[in-house]
Amino acid sequence: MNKQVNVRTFSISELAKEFNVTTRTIRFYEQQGLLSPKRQGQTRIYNAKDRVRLMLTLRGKRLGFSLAESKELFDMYDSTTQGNEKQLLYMLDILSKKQADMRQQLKDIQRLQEELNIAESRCKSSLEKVRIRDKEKASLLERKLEQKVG
Amino acid sequence: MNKQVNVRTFSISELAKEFNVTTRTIRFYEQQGLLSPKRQGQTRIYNAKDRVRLMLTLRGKRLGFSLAESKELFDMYDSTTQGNEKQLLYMLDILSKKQADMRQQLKDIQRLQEELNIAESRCKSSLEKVRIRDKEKASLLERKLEQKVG
DNA sequence: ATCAAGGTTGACGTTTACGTAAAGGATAAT
DNA sequence: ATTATCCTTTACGTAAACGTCAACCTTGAT
Repeated sequence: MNKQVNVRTFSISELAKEFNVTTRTIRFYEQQGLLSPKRQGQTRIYNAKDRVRLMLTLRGKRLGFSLAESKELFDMYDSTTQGNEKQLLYMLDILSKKQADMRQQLKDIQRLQEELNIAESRCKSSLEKVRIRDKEKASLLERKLEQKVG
Repeated sequence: MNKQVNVRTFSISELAKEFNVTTRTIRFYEQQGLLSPKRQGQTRIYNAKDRVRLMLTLRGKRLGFSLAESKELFDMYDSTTQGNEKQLLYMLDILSKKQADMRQQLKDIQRLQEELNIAESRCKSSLEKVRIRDKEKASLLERKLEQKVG
């Protein structure tokens, strides 16, 4: 009953291409303890779990997490199955703080979205004015030209 | 009819305290062109508009904007009233890109929130198990003790 | 008068997150 | 056999965003 399912693996450049980062970045994340791919000789072999980690790391980055923070969360999550009470309470504390961060960020985003919309409207209306002005200028020139020719 | 309303001003340390940043940070933002407070002698005097700028800069930071990006947005927004067509179109382009960013970030946050909730549940259930185990251990010891004493 | 509290300008230091060679091993195609 | 394509490690470089002195005004309180 040797379970040999889900053994899809990835090379470093495959992952780099998929997530639009450089291989340097991926190696750097490993050096920082965020990834730990198997090796085949000395080449790195990434499995699905590694891939998810990379994905989460990158998403964390987009949300303003430092690599150290992401690592901490990963490590804690991994140890939740065997952690002691103190560890678990600490993790819960961290989690609630992160959730508060995310709520704040949600607000920030929503406000920014509104403001971007306002800026967009304002910008479009400015654009209209500019175009109307240019049109008028053009027709003025046209009339002048007609006068001279006619 | 000299309009002298809304002249509430702030010192650098007032703003620093309010937004929980250092004065160094605020001076740095000025150096980067994000703020331009008036001076009274050589001391900086910030008005409401300066304060809003600082607020926006910090919110931008929370959302992953670089200072340069924020500055660009500020500058463009200020120039929308007199900008030429090309400028305005460029601004609209930037704005739509930022909006796309924000939509992505909204997704990221929502997914992370779900995952944080899952992690929290898992963590709490682990905590329960630990506590139950400890309780059982304690009662076991108690029984042993009773045997010896009795 | 002096002293503490706040303000100023340099200017160098630090952390984070990679970029950018340099130098080389393994394999597959021509 | 050599060229091309990946992969590797080592190591120095860098941009952003401040931190951290140092050295110096200024001003109101004791």
